[in-house]
Amino acid sequence: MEDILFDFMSKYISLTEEEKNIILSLDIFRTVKKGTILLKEGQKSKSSYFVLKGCIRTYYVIDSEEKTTAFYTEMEALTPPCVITQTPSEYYVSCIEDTLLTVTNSDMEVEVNAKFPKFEIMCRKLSEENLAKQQINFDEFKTSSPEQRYLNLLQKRPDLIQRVPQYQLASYLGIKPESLSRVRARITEKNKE
Amino acid sequence: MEDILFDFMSKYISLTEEEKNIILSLDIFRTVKKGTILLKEGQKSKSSYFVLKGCIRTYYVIDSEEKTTAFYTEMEALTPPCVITQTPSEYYVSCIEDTLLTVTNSDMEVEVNAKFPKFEIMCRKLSEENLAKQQINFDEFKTSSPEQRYLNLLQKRPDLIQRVPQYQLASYLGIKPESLSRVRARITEKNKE
DNA sequence: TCAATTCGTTCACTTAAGTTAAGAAATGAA
DNA sequence: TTCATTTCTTAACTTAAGTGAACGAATTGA
Repeated sequence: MEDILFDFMSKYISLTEEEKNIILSLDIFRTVKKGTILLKEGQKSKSSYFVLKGCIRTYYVIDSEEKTTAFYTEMEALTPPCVITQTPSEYYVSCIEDTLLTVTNSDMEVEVNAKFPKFEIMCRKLSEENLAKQQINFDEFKTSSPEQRYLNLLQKRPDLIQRVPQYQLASYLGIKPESLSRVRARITEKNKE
Repeated sequence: MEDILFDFMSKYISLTEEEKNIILSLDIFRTVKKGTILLKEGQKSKSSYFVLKGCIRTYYVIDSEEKTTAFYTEMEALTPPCVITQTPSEYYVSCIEDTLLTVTNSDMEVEVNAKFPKFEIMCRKLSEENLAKQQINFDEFKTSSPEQRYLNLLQKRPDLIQRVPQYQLASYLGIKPESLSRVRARITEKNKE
């Protein structure tokens, strides 16, 4: 389990055994049951998450309706905006499967970053990389139709379509569940021809 | 002109005169004429931009149609994804006004970061902050209709609606120019009542 | 295990966006 | 200033998404 984390980190920096031990001593691994809410709307938080196994999602409640905007699965990291802006959270974070993740506190990060400049570098690289990915994703979203977005998802994250309820996928694609049903029907119809 | 940059940087780190001089010695300020293309599709690049005055936009050419996905104005920074991934650019970057900006090379950043850990910290904070903003933006986009997105833009970046051509705004809002015309007509119609 | 809830799909209808085309308005270059 | 080009708007028509409702399937939990 630690190995998953260290393998991931090794893409950005190299770590000595001593450094690994320091990380382990922070006690950051958590196993979380499906349905657990990690962060609620209105709540303040300093926690970032890194998913080792499982899946978490972020969602808003707007007019008492859930709007799912993102999923984080294996090897993906989430630092909610409220942690950066130090304001109450606008959204919820919950586990949609039994999930193994790390939970790190931003104070903790500040401390470790101060001790090991290497960590600062890793954090910078990670967030630069995530920003770049996020930009590409957003651009793809803007420039395509719901149907194209679904087909695109089918290509890039086919696992999500299996593991996530349709109504959550729908808002993730920016449409209503009924429309997603139609999109799917339309696509299988086309494939028959 | 340097002051604008240093004022901005002072939000993240404090700088000595000496450090400021090092930055100035890098010769990063550029004035660029309206219409200039800073980055082309297919091109490799290591340049990041920070807009001091003016406006730049990123756009894709899809089926020989321009799809504008972002605008960067005063005090906003852009590091194109291709700089991070070190692959050919998927999009164009061009100036839609005469623009004053800084152009920094990623090699340059690596060098300065190595010399001054402070810079590393600033870069990390900046990209964390931009990532958080980007996430919020994307979420708002996903959870609202074209009309709401336009009204939202009217609130948050009213300047854009003045300084940017409608057809560029349209794709920025994820719709066709004709639809944006209708959205605007609908809104002024509603306001009359 | 069974009842209750939640979820996914379908349908009919409404609303809004995409498409094609035409013309008006604005812009820019000679 | 004038002419050509680009941009914006309008209109008619098509296509797809939103809405409200119904119903069966799947899931859940008592």
